[in-house]
Amino acid sequence: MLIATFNINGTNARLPRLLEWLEEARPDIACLQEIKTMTENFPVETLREAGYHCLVHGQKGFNGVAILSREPATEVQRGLPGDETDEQSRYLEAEVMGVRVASIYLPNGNPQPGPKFDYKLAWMERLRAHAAGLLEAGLPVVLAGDYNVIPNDDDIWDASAMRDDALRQPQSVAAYRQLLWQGWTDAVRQLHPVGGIWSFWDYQAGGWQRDHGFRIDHLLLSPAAADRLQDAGVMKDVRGKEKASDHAPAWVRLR
DNA sequence: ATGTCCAAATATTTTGGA
Repeated sequence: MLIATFNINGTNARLPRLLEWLEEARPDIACLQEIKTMTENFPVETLREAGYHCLVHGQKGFNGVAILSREPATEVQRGLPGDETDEQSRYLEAEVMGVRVASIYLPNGNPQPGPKFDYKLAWMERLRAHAAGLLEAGLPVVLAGDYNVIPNDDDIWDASAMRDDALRQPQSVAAYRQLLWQGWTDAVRQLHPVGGIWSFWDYQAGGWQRDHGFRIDHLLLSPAAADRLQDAGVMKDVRGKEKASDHAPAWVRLR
């Protein structure tokens, strides 16, 4: 089964590209981020005609995540637990085809230092707490999304380029590693350990044209899911289309 | 050259976020 994660950067602006990608790639499960629309405005009917069920956790204007699936999905968790005051729509978890899947839009955290960076680190701590619980049952779990963390120096075109950015701060990287050390497998890294694979190219400064990208979209597999890992990668071509998102889909194939 | 794109309000331009 093919599971993908794709930060689409706006549903309204990206719908033709999204439909085209679903038709071409035919993922069994697609975790979307930055849908930037309210739940009730998400194009559920259009996607149903394209062959997908939708679970949606939207928000007006910003953020927002969704899980599309070819088979019906059962929602398990809406919003990341651990802070009742958190209004931002960044987490959705479901049971689909015998696999537990989460769509994650981790806070960007810029500018740093500052309250947005503090929110990012607190959110990562909450994710770590929730993820620990998910490992206990021993089920196949895939935590897929835009983590807004560049894990290694070879996950970016120039190791020094984002040195002062929240995506590359030691605290951000440490929090990501702490999550991995619970027992998660970074699927793309596992199959491409030498790096050099990007999932994001900035619209600015000719990022795509110069291949100035980095890897921030990750699929973390529980041991039961990692045992089934067949292949993983990034669909780079998607980034080169007209009216493309600034992210390309990352994916895993499980046996 | 702090360079582009998206969504919403301030609404045919500006703003906040990324």
